Amino acid sequence: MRLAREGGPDAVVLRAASREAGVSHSAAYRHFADHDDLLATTAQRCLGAIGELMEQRLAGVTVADPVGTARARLEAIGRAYVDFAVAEPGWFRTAFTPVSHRASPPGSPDGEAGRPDPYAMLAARLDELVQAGAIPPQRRPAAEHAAWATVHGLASLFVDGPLRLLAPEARGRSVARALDMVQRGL
Amino acid sequence: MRLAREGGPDAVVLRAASREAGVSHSAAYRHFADHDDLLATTAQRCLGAIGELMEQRLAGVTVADPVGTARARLEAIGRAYVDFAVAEPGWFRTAFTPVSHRASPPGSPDGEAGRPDPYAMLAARLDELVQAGAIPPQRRPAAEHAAWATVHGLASLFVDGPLRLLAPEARGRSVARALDMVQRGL
DNA sequence: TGTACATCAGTGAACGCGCGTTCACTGATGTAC
DNA sequence: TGTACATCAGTGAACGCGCGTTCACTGATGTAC
Repeated sequence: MRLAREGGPDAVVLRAASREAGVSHSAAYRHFADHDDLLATTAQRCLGAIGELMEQRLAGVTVADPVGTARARLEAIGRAYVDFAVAEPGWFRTAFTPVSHRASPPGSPDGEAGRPDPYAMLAARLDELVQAGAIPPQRRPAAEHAAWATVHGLASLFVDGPLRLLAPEARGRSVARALDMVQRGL
Repeated sequence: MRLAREGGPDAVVLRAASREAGVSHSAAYRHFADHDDLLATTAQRCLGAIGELMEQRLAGVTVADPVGTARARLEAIGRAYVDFAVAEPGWFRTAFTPVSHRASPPGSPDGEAGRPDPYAMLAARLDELVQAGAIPPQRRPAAEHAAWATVHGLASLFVDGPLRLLAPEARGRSVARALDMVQRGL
C-alpha cells in the first residue's frame, strides 16, 4: 500500500515490497503467488479504501425529506470518490489497474469480502432516488454507468489528465457542476 | 505508435522503438532527447488521433435545425471519443499518460501544431449549443469539464475499469444513456 | 571543377540498474504419539 | 513427559531479462571556397 500510494501501480513490485517489509525478496513468495497476485491484492485494497471514504461521508449526511436525502447522499459519495482520487492519486490509479488475477496466494482464503464496494454503493443510491421518486423507474437502467462515468472521469482528469493542474477552488466548482448535471440529467 | 497501440504507455520505450525501426538502440538519441521525450511525443500524437476521429465523425453529421444540429454534433464527438478508446485502448491510455516533457528533441521544431485538440473541439460544441439556445448562457461555465468527464470516464471504465468486459450492445446502451444524461443535465 | 570540411544518422560495446523467479537451505514453532 | 516429525516464514546466492544512457567511432551526404 505504501508503494502504491507513492508510485502508483508501477511501483507495486515484489522486491520493493519485501524491502519495505525489511525482509529478503524471496520471502515475498510466502505471501503472494507472483507479482500479479501482489498487484491484484493491492488493487483490491485500494478499491476498498475508496469505498471506506464513501461510507464515512455517507454517514455524515443529515437526513431531510426523502428526495433531499437521496440527492445529498448521491452527492456525498460522488464527492468522496473524487476527493479520494485527488488526495491519494497513487491509490486511485492502483485501484483501476487491470490485472489477470488467475493465481491466488498460497494460504489466504481470499478474505476481501466485507469491504465496501463503490459500485454497489452507487447502485444503492440510485435505487433510493427511484424509491424517493426523484428518478422515474423507466430511466433507472444503465443510470449507474452514466453517473459513475462522470465521477470517475472527473477523478481521472484530475489525477492523470489535463485537469491535473487545476486549482482546488476551480476543481471544486467543476465537481459541483458535474454532480448537478448528473442529478438533473438522470 | 505501434508500441503504444499494442502495449500502452509502458511499452513505449527507446530500445523497443529502435528495434521496431530496425536500427541500433543508440540511434534513437538522434531523434529524442530521452525516454521522456519519446513518451511525451507519442502521447501528443495519440491525443491528436482522438481529435482526428472526432473531426471525421463531425463531418458526417447531417444538418437539421440549429438545436438539433448542435445536439447531434456534441453526441458525435462524444461517441467518437468513446469509440476510439474501445477500438484503440493502447493509444487511448498513452494519450493520457502524464509526462514531464521538459526536454525537447534535438532538432525538431515541436511541430505538433495544427492537430485537432479534443478539448477545444468540445468547447466549440458547447458554445454552439449556447448559441442555438439549447443551453442557457449562465450554465455554460465549467460545462466542458462535466461533459468531458462523463465521456472520458465512460472510456476509462471500458478500457481499464470494471466495465471492460461489457458486451458491445450493453456498451452502446450505456453510451447512449450517458450522452442523454449530459444533454439533459447541461 | 575540385577539394577540404562540416553535418548528422547510425553503430556497437559497455556500464549499471531493478526487476521476477528459482533453489537448496535454516531455524523457530507447533503437533502427534 | 519426552521425542520425532511437519510446517512454514525467511535467507542468500544465482540466473536471465530489458531497460536508459554514454562514448568513441563510421560513412554517407551536403557545402564553402
